[in-house]
Amino acid sequence: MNDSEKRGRGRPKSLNREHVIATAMEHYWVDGPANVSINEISKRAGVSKPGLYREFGGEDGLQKAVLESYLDSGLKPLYEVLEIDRPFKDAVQALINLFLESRPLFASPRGCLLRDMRSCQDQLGADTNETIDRLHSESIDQYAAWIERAKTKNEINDIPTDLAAEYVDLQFGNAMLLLKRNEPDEMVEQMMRLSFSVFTPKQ
Amino acid sequence: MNDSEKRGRGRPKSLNREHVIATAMEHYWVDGPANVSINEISKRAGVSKPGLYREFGGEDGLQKAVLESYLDSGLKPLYEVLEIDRPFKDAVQALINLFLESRPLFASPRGCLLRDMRSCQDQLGADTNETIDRLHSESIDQYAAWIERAKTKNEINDIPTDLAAEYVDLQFGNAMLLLKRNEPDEMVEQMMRLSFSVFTPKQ
DNA sequence: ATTATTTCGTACCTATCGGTATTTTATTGT
DNA sequence: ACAATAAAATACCGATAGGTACGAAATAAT
Repeated sequence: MNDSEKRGRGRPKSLNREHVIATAMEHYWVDGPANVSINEISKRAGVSKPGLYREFGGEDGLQKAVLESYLDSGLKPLYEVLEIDRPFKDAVQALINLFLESRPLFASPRGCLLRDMRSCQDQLGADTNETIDRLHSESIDQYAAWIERAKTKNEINDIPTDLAAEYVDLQFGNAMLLLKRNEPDEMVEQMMRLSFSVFTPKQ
Repeated sequence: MNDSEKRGRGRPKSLNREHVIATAMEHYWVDGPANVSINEISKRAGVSKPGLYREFGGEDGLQKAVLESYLDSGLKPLYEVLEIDRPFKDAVQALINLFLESRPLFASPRGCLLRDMRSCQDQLGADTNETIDRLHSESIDQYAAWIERAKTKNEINDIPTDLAAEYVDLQFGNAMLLLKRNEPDEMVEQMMRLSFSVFTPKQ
């Protein structure tokens, strides 16, 4: 299976780290981080529990690893959409598209794993908490940069950037919630449009 | 203690139903419904576990009873604010006041119990789920009535009432989340103002 | 006084949680 | 061939979850 890396002396490792992370992410994402046990994950991933502990140190380490991986697979695509320099309303449409296009990729509805982890943060370990805070702060920065850029181009109303960034964070969270609740595409789209209409100058 | 009701034959009941509900609500509200065990509640309320089961039937019954009580103590005051007939912007200010004034009433920060229960709905029992759905649907109706009234008075933009009601629900949820996160009053107020600015016509 | 009735709470049940001690197994270095 | 090493998995740990069996205790009716 996993015959990568330099091989030392002992028994070759069969545990596939990425496979375990993917399995754990799937379950954390769909069922909520607090509702999935180590036992469940080790069973679903086809790995023994001591194997998990050897690889990740414990539940905290696994959840941190999952979150780091989610940064690449779930958050980076969003950041890329935000970083493209284009009219604000085009960006909003691109965001709506991104959200809606993510839907058919998964069999079971899911929201934002970072948001889900954040909302049960006090049940998670120290390392995971640190990672949550870092990723959240990074995403706030991304939103702030996007807002700031649109403001300097005079495309949106003059709302304090800090406030606007937090608002964007909340509205993204809402939209992801609607996705998880299986609300129809049209409803999600209309809700996002309504949310972001606070930025567009009154006609 | 509890010498109310008609007394029959057996040992008089000492368990105070309302006290147990209040204790359970406090803990569900502060720590999250899924993070509080029956053991914990029976300990904190000074009641034996079989006593709890005799009174409420089980965890599901207790959580349902707590939610019914929350309708009176937490939701009704909000509905009353919404039902008063006044200019939309005055209502928004009254809502902000209601939210902020609720803060110093509690030692530990808390959001909306209905929202918290709804966000972990799949971990709760059948009766509780039914109650959650009923209360949520009721609150949506309240928001819709408020929006509809403002629309007929030409105070707000022409946004589909269903969508607007869902939006209001989400924004209230956001505001409660900020309260729970201990964000400063000014931030909560600005966020609510920003959220509700989607309704106000061109400035 | 005795009996019927109701509530009381201790002590227990099974399942599952996160986590680990320990032995086996598979490989490399000598 | 054999020692050294590293990862494998079984089988366990104490704690806690939701839930209950059951006898003691307290009252009202007889």
